[in-house]
Amino acid sequence: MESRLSINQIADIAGVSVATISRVINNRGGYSRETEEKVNRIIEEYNYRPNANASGLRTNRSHSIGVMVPDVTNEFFAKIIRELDLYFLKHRYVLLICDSNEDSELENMHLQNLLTKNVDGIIYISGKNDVLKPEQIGVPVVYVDRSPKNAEVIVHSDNETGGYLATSELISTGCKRIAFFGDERLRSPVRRRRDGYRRALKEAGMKNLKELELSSLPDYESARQRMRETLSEKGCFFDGVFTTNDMMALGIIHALSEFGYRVPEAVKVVGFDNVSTSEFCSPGITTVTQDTRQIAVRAGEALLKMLHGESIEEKDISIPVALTKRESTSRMQ
Amino acid sequence: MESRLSINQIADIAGVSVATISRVINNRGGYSRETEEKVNRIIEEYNYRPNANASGLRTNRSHSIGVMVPDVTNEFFAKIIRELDLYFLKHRYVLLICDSNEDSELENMHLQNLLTKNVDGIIYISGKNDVLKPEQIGVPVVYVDRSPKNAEVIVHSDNETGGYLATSELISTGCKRIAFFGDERLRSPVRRRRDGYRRALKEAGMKNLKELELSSLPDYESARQRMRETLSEKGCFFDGVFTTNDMMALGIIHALSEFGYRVPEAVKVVGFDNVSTSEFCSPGITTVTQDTRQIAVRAGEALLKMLHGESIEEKDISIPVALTKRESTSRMQ
DNA sequence: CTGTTAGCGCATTCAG
DNA sequence: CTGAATGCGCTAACAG
Repeated sequence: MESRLSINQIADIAGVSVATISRVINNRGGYSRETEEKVNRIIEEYNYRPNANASGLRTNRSHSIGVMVPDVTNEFFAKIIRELDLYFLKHRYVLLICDSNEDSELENMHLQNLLTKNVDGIIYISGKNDVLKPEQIGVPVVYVDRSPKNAEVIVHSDNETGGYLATSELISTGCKRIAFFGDERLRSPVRRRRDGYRRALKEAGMKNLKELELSSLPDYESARQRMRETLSEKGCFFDGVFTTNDMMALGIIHALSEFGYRVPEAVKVVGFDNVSTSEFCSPGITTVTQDTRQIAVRAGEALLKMLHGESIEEKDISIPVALTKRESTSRMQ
Repeated sequence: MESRLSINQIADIAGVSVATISRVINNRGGYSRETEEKVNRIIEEYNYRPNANASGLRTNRSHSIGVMVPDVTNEFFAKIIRELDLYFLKHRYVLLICDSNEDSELENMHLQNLLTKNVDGIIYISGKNDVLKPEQIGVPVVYVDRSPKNAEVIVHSDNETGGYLATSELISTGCKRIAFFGDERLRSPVRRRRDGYRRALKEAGMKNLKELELSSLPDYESARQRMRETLSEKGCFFDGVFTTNDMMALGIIHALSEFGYRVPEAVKVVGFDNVSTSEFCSPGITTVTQDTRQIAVRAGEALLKMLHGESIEEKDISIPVALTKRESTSRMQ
């Protein structure tokens, strides 16, 4: 591998100074058309690529963005990553992706690692409820999905409306006793979804009952197990369930099925996220679809603005959601 | 945000020279126990983090690894990313993840971007069949899953055995005419799976027939559509199908179902990858499970060796696979 | 419009 | 065992 050429060598070859090369590279202006063309030709010909470490050292910017996610194998987060990747590629930024595994210690290690690498900014989906203060992090941060304390700028789905739509769907398909089954860690998105659930019940003249609000960890197995316990202790005292994610919804459906309650005949179920499994399982699960592209793009835009020192007018950005209907809430004829 | 301290300031505070600080940071040795402790205490106290750009400029290493994947939202690749992330975090490397979207042009842009950022090495799951030569890339590369021409070091599942196991399962559950339904782009893993399929048939004394080998793009919808066409043109001339991924398997099952052929009663189906949908759809899909952790760890180890200038003895690393049985190949009683 | 030059923070000789 | 000095490649004054 031939070692890379430096700006000095390119300057020599082109017969101009390094300053001129630098200007052309960075589109700073202040050179003739002629010079520009010559320089660009040489750059092309010798496949010159500026040394990012050197320019980073000089400018104190790395043109890289840290992205912290709780779980890359979760399709919802993966979709956000893909959109972020696309968005930032256009702007010639590179993404440092960190999977915190919902583990606070790993998350801290990753964060330190990112800061050491001089990322210019961070897109942060935190597993923690309280996160470092902005001045402790030292670079602009845009939070996504979950809003911890200390968060300055946050982009999230309109979770309240999501909960409302989901619950309304259950009401309009005839459910009379609707349970809420949420992630027991009660992060901000889940709390908002519950708010929407409560509002829908209230507006329909139905009571908000404590015993109708259940919870478990947010995975398939935990939800299934929790629902099994509930059913064997108290039986099926509800005819509709709004769950805060699709995999939990699936666990619940399977537990119901074990106990002989069919979905949607005996109980109707709505999930959240619209992961592909919810489309392909049986029955297909009615769910609230989050707009991952918008979430990513708005977060990217906000971060870029902050990097450029522009002020953010809208610090709490809410992205619309939509209900996706499937068999799990089909009306019976 | 307080601006970060430089090595100079730390040296002043500690009352030693920058050289000593540098030695301690990098565990170079050549200092007294006493000095070491003092320096480390100061570093801790002032939360000093060395500037990665500066040390990168000096050493020409960035302590970052590029990772190119065709699709982060594909659970198989996402799992590999998560394991890579965990592996490299331990070694204090940071991952630059790039999603090529199976798009050759995007892939090139990303690659250039990575090289500009001075990554020390690359883990490369390419969407292309022929990739740049090692000397054109200029940093060590470990290929994963797909082996393009020019690949030096490659880590992949034992796809041939995978195809063999899948086909043998179909044979042992009573199938007499077994179709192969593969990704039409025929990348190396798919070719090997087909080899395994052919070997299993041969060993069982069954004929390898051209008309039993079908193909489509490797997504749910394409496979479903292709299977619809096949069924309406020629009917169901097989009683078993080995497909090269789970989402295709699902598309095929749904197409069969549309035409009144039940799985597993009329036709048995085996997929590949063991994505979670294959577990939760109905019927559950028998599939070949790839060991994403081993794939990632072995790739990481190989890359680290190359970065340290050690030679790689094993340049073609094959990771064992396992058959995961589900309803789609249940025997009928 | 273009060139000269200082210095970003660090690792690494070379002296001692 | 420790320090002084050099230069990695680049950007941004500044000078012309």
